[in-house]
Amino acid sequence: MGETARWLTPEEQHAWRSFIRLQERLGGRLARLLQTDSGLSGADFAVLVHLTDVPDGRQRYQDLGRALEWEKSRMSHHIARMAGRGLVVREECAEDARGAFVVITDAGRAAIEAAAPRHVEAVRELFLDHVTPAELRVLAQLSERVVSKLDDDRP
Amino acid sequence: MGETARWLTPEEQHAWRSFIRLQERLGGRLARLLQTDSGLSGADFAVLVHLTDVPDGRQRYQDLGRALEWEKSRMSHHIARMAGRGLVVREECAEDARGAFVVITDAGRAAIEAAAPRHVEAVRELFLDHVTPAELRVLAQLSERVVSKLDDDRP
DNA sequence: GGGTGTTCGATGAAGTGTCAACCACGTCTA
DNA sequence: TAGACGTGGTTGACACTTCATCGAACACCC
Repeated sequence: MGETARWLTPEEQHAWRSFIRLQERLGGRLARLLQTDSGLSGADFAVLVHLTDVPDGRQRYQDLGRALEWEKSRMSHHIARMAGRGLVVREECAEDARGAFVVITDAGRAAIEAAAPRHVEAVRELFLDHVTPAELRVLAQLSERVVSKLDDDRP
Repeated sequence: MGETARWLTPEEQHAWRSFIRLQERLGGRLARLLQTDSGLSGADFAVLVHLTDVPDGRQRYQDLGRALEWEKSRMSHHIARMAGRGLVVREECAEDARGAFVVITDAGRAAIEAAAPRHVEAVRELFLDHVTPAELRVLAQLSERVVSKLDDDRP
């Protein structure tokens, strides 16, 4: 007996499903808002935010990839698309001829400056405004703990 | 003064980022596990689970789409791919000649029966085991509340 | 110096999701 | 009953992500 896996209790099942649902709905809604009223995807947004936080708006693919936790292939494809739209440019790297830099353009800065306030407002209206500070603390703690376990587990 | 949007407080910023990170990491990890050791995507899994919970493993596109909260286009594309792999079949509908049914096949049942225990175990090991029952309750409540606000807002 | 192995990034293919347009069938109404 | 409208599902184009593979450049070590 007992070779069957432990199934979820009703509470666990319910909590897990609610959580998944929250991710799908909230993520979808925020992505759609960002796209329709700023022309950026969540990924574009993340790249641009990061580049504005870095000296000269300029960083190696490698380092940007690490910061965003993106695979190098994803970096390459995505930056190529963003470069096609003029949000960033690719620059050769003198010190290491294999490498390259991603550099934010003026258009990229303009895009993120226009998008950020709206996005923050959306995060407030759709999420933060409906969560108490205590709940938010619980969420943050739990998130960090689970992520750090994931990191321990398999790098 | 004050035309600038309310920015996030450091606590809000931190909580929000941790939460996003959790979603990306946990979701990615679970998806990869499911894919590599059962050959199913999360979407495949959701479809098959739902079909096993329904009489004769058979449901209208429409109803399945509503249950999963998928757009009809997504249904059509995804079911076509799953049918190509033999997990489900499409069946014409006698009562309404426009409509169609999605029906799980034996291969589909076999796939989900093999995948489900592993997936549940993964959800436990990667998530539930690191969250207290109290935290889980908070998460569930908060998720439901936010989702219901999203529903109120714009259908 | 000349392997040997490693790192950086590019590339192509395949699966996924969204949007917009479309078609075929049903329903309602004048 | 004919025309208008609504509904169920399909299709094609495009954006995004992952995977596997590749070529070029670097680093180490004999």
